[in-house]
Amino acid sequence: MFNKETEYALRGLVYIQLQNTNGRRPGIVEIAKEIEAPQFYTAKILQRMVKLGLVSSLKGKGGGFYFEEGKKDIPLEELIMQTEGNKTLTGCGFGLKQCDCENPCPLHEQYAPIREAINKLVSTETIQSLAKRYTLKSKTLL
Amino acid sequence: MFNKETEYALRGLVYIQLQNTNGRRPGIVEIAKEIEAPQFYTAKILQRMVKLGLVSSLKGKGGGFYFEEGKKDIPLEELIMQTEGNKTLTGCGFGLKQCDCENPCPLHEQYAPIREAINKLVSTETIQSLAKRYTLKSKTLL
DNA sequence: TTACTAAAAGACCTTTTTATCTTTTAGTAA
DNA sequence: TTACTAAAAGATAAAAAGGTCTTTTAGTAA
Repeated sequence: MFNKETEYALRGLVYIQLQNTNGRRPGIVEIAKEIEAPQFYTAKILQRMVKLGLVSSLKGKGGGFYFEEGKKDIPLEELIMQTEGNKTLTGCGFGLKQCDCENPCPLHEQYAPIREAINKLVSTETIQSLAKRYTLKSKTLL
Repeated sequence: MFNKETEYALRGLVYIQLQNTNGRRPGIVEIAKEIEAPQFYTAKILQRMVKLGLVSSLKGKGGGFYFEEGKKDIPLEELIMQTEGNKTLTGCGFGLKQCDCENPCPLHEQYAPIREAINKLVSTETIQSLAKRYTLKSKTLL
């Protein structure tokens, strides 16, 4: 469904949130290892997330990635928009050429409820809600 | 949602069905032009579809692509399975590492109804049902 | 202020996807 | 049986996605 960048970002951010809850600021080496993603690629992606303001980081000894105190929860939608643009979430899921309400492809109406459900899911669920669900199920890894 | 190969195959096959209804066997040049897809790439894809038995073709003068008389309608699922494998339709839509019923990602349950709706859609809708919907709406192009 | 640590930046490489073009083969119609 | 037409086949290439590595910069702790 999503590309690798989105996947690694999602898993990475959830891991960061999880560690923050334990009072830790994980570094990139640890994060990549734990979410089983390529280290340098994940680094590149998380650095982009920092620039975008989705997460913060601290250099130097004791540094690492973290979410600012009091920062609002991040809906998955926000992340996905940054990594994939709105193509994935809006527009016709069947990509039958240009397809919108005015010039619908033959699946436009049939797909509408699905598109809506997806949009609801990604706007309701957040990095934090996913992290919480992990904690509840006490999984060690993503 | 789907990759280019699936998209071109889908549009190409629907176009073929549409023309067959009019008693015509369109050639690759015409098909590519009408569905606004790259000609040689579309050719390659449709040739693969022929090999897979999803559609038939005839060489030589008066040749082109066509669906065998009495051939069963082709569910979108069948096409998608050939172009993308089962990854797109089964498994967790969020691709949070390995995710199945036994080791679910934190979105597995939330995504389940969506996955089901998608599967129902692609097994219900067929190349032919899409073509028919075009005819009803009397669209010239896909 | 020094040594160390960890992110930031960016060059570079690999693989996959998407696309193009040429040649060959097969079939049809006249 | 010849001329023509259209798909089949496959080599090649451009673009995008995915991934690696090295160097630089900034910050921390001692």
